[in-house]
Amino acid sequence: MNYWLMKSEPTTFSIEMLERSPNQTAPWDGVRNYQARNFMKQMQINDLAFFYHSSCKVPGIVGLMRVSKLAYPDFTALDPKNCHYDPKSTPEKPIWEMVDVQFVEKFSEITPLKILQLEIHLNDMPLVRKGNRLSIMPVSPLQWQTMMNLTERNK
DNA sequence: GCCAACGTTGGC
DNA sequence: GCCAACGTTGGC
Repeated sequence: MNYWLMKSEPTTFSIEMLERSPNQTAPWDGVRNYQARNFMKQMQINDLAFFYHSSCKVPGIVGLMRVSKLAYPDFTALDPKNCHYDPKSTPEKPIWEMVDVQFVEKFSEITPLKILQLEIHLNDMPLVRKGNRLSIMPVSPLQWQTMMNLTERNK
């Protein structure tokens, strides 16, 4: 099993919205970055991922989700009316993919980026590097445990 | 709202 | 294939 971290702007899609979704499951659509897409293609069913809120007052980790469907074409890229529409992507040759994720847990408190930045074991994560824009990234078992310990401390 | 960082685009 | 211009991300 693999671990991941996935960013979303909470005004666009928050962990609360995921929790309220039918079957607490939703597609992770709208990714338009090749590196992030390639990570989604590597995901396996039941892989766990941190849900990260970005571009908000306190950015940080807010909960857990699991991968419930393997990568498949992102329909928002094929819909001209969608804001993520990409004319280069066609039903025959879709460029962009997404996975489905299912809500697992919302932490009692956010674990802020500021706290994550202090952890030496997380120094190598793109997440804590200045100017980082990668929205989906792998998390090593050590990094996962380090971050989980921080969320435990919040309880 | 600002701006640094970085990915993408397109002219050459 | 280079690289300048542009657009977007995302912390602050």
